Amino acid sequence: MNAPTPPARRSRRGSGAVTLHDVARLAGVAPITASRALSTPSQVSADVLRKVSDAVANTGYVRNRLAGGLASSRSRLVAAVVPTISGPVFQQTVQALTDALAEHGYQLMLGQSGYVDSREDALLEAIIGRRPDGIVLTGIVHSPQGRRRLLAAGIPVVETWDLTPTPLDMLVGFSHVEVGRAVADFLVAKGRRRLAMVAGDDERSSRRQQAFAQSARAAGVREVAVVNVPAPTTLKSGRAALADLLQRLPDTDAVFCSSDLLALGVMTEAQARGIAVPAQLAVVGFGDLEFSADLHPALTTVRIDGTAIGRQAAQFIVDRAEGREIAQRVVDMGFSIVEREST
Amino acid sequence: MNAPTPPARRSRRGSGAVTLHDVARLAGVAPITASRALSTPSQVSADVLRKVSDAVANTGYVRNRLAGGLASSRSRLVAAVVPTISGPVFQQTVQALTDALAEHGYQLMLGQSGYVDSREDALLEAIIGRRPDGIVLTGIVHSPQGRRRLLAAGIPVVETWDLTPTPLDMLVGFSHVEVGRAVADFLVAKGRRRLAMVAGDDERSSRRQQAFAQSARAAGVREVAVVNVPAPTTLKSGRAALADLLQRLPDTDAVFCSSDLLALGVMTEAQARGIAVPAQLAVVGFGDLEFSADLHPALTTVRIDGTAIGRQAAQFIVDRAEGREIAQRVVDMGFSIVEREST
DNA sequence: GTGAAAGCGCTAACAA
DNA sequence: TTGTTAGCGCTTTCAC
Repeated sequence: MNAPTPPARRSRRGSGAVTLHDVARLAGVAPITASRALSTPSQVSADVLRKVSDAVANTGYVRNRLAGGLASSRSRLVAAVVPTISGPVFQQTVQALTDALAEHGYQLMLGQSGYVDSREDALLEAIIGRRPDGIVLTGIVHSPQGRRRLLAAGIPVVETWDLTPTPLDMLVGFSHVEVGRAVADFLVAKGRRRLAMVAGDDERSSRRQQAFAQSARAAGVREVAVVNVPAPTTLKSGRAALADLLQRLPDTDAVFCSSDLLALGVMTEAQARGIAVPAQLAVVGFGDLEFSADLHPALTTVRIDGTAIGRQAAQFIVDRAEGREIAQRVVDMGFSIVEREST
Repeated sequence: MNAPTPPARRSRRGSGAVTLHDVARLAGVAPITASRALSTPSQVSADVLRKVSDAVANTGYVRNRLAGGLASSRSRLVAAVVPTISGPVFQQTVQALTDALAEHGYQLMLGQSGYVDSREDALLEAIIGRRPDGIVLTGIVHSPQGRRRLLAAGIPVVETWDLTPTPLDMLVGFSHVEVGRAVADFLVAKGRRRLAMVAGDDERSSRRQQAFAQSARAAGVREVAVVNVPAPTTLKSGRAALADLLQRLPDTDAVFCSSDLLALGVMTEAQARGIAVPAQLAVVGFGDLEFSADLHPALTTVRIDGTAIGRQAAQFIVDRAEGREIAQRVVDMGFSIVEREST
């Protein structure tokens, strides 16, 4: 009755969860065969497929994609970086990205950079450490270290919501300069002459603002008044901005706002002061939020198709991950001015 | 000059990136020592620390956390599931979660469930496959399969934005029934007697609505009119709902909306029709969005501290991951009615 | 404080 | 179509 043999060495590691080996044993096949039954069912006989499926069902097995990612160098993880998620602007893009990626079996990791670049390096380190199959950035990368780091990591990168002649890798966006110009031309064509702009102090707004002012000046309009507000922009800062503006230039007859939220603030303040929109003051927003069409008066705004941007970005990443060649690495999604009641 | 030895066997696997072994070799220490220098610097001599740091800097090494997670059974990944990201309600929670987790070295994975449960199973599979150290859910899990699956996975779960006597694991939320009651009492105390509710058709809104109606009835108010709108709620559906309501019950003097966006819609429609808020119609929202305080009139609403919910959820997960015991697994964050001009 | 050995759970590469 | 072998890059365990 003695048990002279050494006890079974049960080194306590691992999670104790069902593994592919368990499934394979139950199905009576080799682990790699079970793996193939799950990844590429077409490469496996119907009989094996059934046995493996049964084993999976009976054990409640869920593939460990950490292990799979390590072995195959494909994590099926995609990182997205936005300035902030609690701002309506990038929501559609993030939603479309999540959905489109999920369809292809990829999962989205979210990172918030804030509107300042201070944590950028830490964020990049955290992201690269997960070895994502792609990184989707809001805006373009400016810091040389950031660019170097991203390039060195060899991970496909999609810059979005902007346009540049020197993209890091792939790009889906539109021209902020064109937006500024188009809105200035639009307002001038509407007969407005005393233009103003309320802009968030982030870099992209600034470029819209400069182009707006420049284009207006070129059209012979008087100097454009500018009110800067901190990003992220809010309804509140829109109200304050209009109050400020009217104090300095009471005869202002049109305001271009760098977000629909700002525009709603401007319209709210106008309403509170009994200023008629659009009769006395035309208001143009940016972003075409879901509610902008239903405001009273309905808001004229610059429409960006955030959903299309997100979908295209996902397509870029997935194509790259599957090894397909990308013919056209830069997509200008453009924009449109949606004319409604506020002008 | 012949090279009779077999060529170095360079089996092409792996990403070719710098590994911890490279760093260790450069620093002249064993890999495990380099690992300790990075994970637990206090367990290592100052000399080793310096040599490893130099090697990291020189090589641009970034730790592979897929490998680390596999070896240690700690992925430092946390999954969050929201109905949709493009809706303002859960933004604060997601933002707080992302930030709080990042501080502890965890990364957030985002999943969208939609307002229907159809894809729930696929989503859970995708999530569990990443072996996250925690899962944060919006709402409570109802489907028996979902509960079983989550339990079987052995991953810490935090249910949020709701309260239930039977939480799956941990919970941070508040009582929707209490909200409904409190708002009914509030409006009755304000002298309103002809109450109505505009509610999204998701399950949580319904519970608020029922409690609202019941509590109003108990207070002797006439039957509460209810307009249901599809989730996610929008400004547009708020406008339509008020139009509908006024047609049926023109004498309605107070509306409780299941979101601030709906409330804005109701106020917008009222304004368009020349109905004075609050004189003729009191409006109460839900959520206290960032802009609600600055509307004209400022919106009375139910304030939920989404940031606190996110932070507490993150704390729960991190505590569990670090092996700390959780004394109190259920936190009722409560709510408050913020009284402003619209009532 | 430092290191050697042995995996974590999976899949690429090669062979049959 | 299926299997064998050998890692992916890291950390646990145990020993010094």
